[in-house]
Amino acid sequence: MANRRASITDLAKALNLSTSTISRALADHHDVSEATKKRVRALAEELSYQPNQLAAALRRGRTNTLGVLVPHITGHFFPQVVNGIATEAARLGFNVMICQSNEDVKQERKNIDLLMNSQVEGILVSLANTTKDFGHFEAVRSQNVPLVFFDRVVEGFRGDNVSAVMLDDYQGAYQVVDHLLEQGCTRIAHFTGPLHINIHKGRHQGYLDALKAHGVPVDNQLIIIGELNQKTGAAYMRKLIKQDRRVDAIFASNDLAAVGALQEAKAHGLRVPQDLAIAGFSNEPFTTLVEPQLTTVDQGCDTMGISAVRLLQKMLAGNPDRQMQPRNVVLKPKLFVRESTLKKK
Amino acid sequence: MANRRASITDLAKALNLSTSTISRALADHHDVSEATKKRVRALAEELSYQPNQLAAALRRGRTNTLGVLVPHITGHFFPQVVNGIATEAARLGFNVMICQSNEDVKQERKNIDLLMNSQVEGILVSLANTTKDFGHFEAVRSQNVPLVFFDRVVEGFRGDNVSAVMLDDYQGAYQVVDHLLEQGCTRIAHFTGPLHINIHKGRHQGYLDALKAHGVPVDNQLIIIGELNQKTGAAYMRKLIKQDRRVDAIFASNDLAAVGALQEAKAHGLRVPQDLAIAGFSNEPFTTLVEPQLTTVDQGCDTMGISAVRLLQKMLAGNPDRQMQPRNVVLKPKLFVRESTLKKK
DNA sequence: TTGAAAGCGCTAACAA
DNA sequence: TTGTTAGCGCTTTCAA
Repeated sequence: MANRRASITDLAKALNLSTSTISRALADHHDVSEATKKRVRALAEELSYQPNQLAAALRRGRTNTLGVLVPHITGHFFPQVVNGIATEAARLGFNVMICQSNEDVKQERKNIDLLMNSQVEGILVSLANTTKDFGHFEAVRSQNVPLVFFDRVVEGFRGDNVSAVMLDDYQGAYQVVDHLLEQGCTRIAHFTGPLHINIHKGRHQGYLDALKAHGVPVDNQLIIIGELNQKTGAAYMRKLIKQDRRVDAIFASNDLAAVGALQEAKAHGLRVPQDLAIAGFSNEPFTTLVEPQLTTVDQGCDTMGISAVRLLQKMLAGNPDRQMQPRNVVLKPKLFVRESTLKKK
Repeated sequence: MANRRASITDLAKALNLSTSTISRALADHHDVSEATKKRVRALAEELSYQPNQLAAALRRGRTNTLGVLVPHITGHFFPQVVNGIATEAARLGFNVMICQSNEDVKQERKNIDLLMNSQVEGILVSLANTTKDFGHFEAVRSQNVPLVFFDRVVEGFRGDNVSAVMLDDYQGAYQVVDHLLEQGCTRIAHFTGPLHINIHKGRHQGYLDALKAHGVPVDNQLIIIGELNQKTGAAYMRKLIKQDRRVDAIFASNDLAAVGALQEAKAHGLRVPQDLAIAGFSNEPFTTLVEPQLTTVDQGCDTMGISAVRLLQKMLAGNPDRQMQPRNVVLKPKLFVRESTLKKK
């Protein structure tokens, strides 16, 4: 028997009270007698009454829900950020609706629509890497739903009620290279992704500036631009060895490429870090599982999620109707020095 | 200016039509004239009208939403399963609401309530490992909301509209050990988690039975029960070496412990796989990053998610009001043989 | 092909 | 302290 859920009306009838009294009793409103509250609560318990949030939200005009849109919910980075978001949102009493775009603009558009239709009170989004056009965010902006971009942010799209949280990639890369230089390295190669992507641009600039600051000349032969994964990391390493570039350190803009390079270097008989120091970026869990453990940069994923929610919260709170100035938060990354770059002890 | 969202009523007024016509036009109902539809759609576009799903769902009594509750949304396994769920759900036209219990029963209870209050049409859940009492699922069952447990399933809790998807851990472990025996190993140690947990029990039984099937005696000295992570894996390995147990293979019930053992073995000068074969369980991404690459068992996370949704879908579909027999799906794991156990070539 | 009207379950202003 | 009433935005019979 498909038990229909009990409604406030059911409770009201059963107790010979009005729906409003029931509603107030359940909300623990101060002007309902304790006796009544007790009766109501008892019956609610008995019928295992579940308030219908849909109806409540519709009536109140508030859903208490935030929307989250990420490129994917797998891997290391995004789940971690989403965790931060979910945790902080829960702390502030918000529910969270999570969607993934699968790096596809069309999905992204669809999901934004879905979130808007679901009447979320704010949206946190990290862009698909194919997103060039931002029309789908117009509706969000025009309806004044606060929007926070995180990690993958839009350059061109700003406005009231639009903010961004990102990592200081430049700073992170600078720290890495600075550290390598201090270890005595001078021929430092850089494996980087395409430079039109903001994270790669930032990291590369950090690399360049750190070298410059130490008076070490930039050698373009040591800069390799391309996809960054285990395979390509190994391939780039192989190339450097074959060309006999005499590098004494590798800074790869992600950890997977760093590990690829590490394995290839070892296969060629190079000792890490004695002959070659290697550093990555992101502090993926596996960086402590490889040998030697990999020096890398932690991105503080949780912090990013938390900051994003707080930013949203501020826009929501300070905003009974007026806009807030767009605000950007830039998070400081943290260098984790491990064996793979420790030449000096 | 906080642009209020356009509603059907707004469209109706502007076009001098009734709300019902607008509603039908937007739903592309067949008995609305093309001309009218066009006008409606044009205006909807212009005002960037967003249907209010809350209101629609309330009215229809259907939310088209599934609830998902996992212990955590970080790590490798759960995000992967959730991905499977989200993808399949989207294919079937469902939205998905994702919650995490953080391995805490109280959170779990709260989230189940939340999902029920949100009027989800079905719930997919993987239990927190502290969950012993299942009272919070009573409401789900009594209101006939289909429930699918996956991976971490309940033994004692069954009923109409309750199903489960799990992995055949026994089978997976059996395959691993069978493979090790075929490689000529006979002194195979097993690192296992607490045996009251179903996955560990299953894997351990697979280990025992495979040995038995090959007529290899079980040596209890080679069975180590405890937490399974990198550190403990290394510790267990150290112990075996110190005690001079002369093992020629390790089967660890998870990959992290296997890697710990691997590193420790190498540190002691053992060659893997020549002197010692090592296998793990779960096919975590890092298993291909360590050296040698680790033999392990893939759990088909996506498949699990997909199966779970399909099961739910069946309960939903076949169920205008009558119950469905509980149904359990047991997925076959897949052995991935890699270098760490390849003694013969 | 369109419209009128009712109501999903809840909340909140206003009355009593 | 409790009840009456209206209405959130939508869908859906029923009638025109």
